[in-house]
Amino acid sequence: MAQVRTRFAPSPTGYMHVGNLRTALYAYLTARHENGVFILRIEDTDQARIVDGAVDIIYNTLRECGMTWDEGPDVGGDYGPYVQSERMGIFKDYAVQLVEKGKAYYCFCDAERLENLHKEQIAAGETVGHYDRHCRDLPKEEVERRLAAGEPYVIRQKMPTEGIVSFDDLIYGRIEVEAAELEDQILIKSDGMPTYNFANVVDDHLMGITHVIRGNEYLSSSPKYNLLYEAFGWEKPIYIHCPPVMKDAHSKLSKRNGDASYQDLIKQGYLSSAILNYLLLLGWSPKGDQEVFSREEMIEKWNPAWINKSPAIFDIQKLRAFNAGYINRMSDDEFTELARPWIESVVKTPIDLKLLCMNLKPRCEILSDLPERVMFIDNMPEDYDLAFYRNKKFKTDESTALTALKAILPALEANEDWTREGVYNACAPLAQEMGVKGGWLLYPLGIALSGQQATPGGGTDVAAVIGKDLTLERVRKAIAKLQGAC
RNA sequence: GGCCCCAUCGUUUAGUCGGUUAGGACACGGCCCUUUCAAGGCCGGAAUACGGGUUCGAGUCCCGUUGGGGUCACCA
Repeated sequence: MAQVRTRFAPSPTGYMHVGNLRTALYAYLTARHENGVFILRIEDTDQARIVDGAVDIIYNTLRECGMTWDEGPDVGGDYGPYVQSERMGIFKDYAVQLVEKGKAYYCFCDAERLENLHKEQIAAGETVGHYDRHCRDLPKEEVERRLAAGEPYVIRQKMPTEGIVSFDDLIYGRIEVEAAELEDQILIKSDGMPTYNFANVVDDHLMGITHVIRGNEYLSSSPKYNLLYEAFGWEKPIYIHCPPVMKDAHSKLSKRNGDASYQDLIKQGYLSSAILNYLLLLGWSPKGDQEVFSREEMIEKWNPAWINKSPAIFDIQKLRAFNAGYINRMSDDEFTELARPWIESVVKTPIDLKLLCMNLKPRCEILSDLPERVMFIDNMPEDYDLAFYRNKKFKTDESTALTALKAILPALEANEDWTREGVYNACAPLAQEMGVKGGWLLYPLGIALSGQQATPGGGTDVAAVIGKDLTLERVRKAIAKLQGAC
């Protein structure tokens, strides 16, 4: 069997949204699973829509996600160029070939005629409005005369007038459509440039693409693609149309609505590995219950035939859960390095960063959660609600908290071992001596040190993180504050 | 509107030759653990869009209805 070759062919029109990224992933996996070739082709034929820097975003996104391409604009390859705008010369020759084979024809209808035609069709109550094939059977001499005279023209594909046109899709099976439904679509525009549909077929053939993986918005135009392959006598690729990724039940995920792009997610502190893993499962499922996949496992288990037929709604909650899982499975050191910039953006106080991160890891779903969780280290809220000290389970309130903190303070003052265990061992035994539950004694400590009810780790963990001086200072302040109230 | 496609818990999915207590994950609720909050462990509620067929038997096959998506450019 011939070597599998797949391509990802984005238009450089802005950010990469997750639906695009998923298509790229599926194309990448299809190639890698078969030890094939993954190709990146930039489709920039619509110069008006090109956005500066968009190509770099495509490069960076794919690289960050580890989807390396074997052939592409920057790495070259034997089938280049890989930027469509640099391939413009070749398309017209192919279109002319089709004209000679009687599968396409020159059309001289101008915009005005087309517009009038459209109006007439509407007046006649037609809702489809196809081109009326006015130039389809022009005498050869007339065509040559008008060409020689320099009349503007387009080249149109000659569709069959009757019968059924079909094509096979790996996901959807055989799809059939009445030939009469098909318009004689334009292949070469009056400016000599190819339309997307035409360029795509020619490029895919010339680049030896064996599996065309793309969004199913192309499902309807695939019969036309097939006809083109047949007209040229080229071998057809395997079509794999993916259903769209939805924002909700009614609308597709789109950049225009400001929906999450890959870049946005990264900015919010999602990991590319988690994003990829989530996207893998959004519209595809393997045999078995496995949900977490390393890149190698994805490649090994991948089978494009298991892609779903129906649209899938992008669920940020589930992505969040994946992200939390990826974070939780990291080593403490790995997480510390990842979290460091987020923490240091709000914490200048010297602290035990490693201990803090160890406590933060199971509490962090996305990296942007971090700053607000550790803000109290530099900026302890002075006016926190004393009601925080009330806890039903431990039967604490402002007055018991005062008693607890007064008991803890001397123990902390005397303690020299300011490690996590050292601080805990200095405080915890007091509970037994006093005949109270550990929580009764230590719950207030966390609040005294942070001014908040939820902290990364227990009270003694926070103490160990922020150091002895700050701990003593805050406990004393809390005692004063409580004394003022009780 | 024509044509094409799709339809299982709130979401994402399993279910591939018709026979399942319709399974997993996220989310949700409860319990356990516990120096807060998490994490972790255990348990629970939650779905075959509707209506007809075929069949001893339908989530699975057929038809219809409804709902949704896509597409109908000298855009990609």
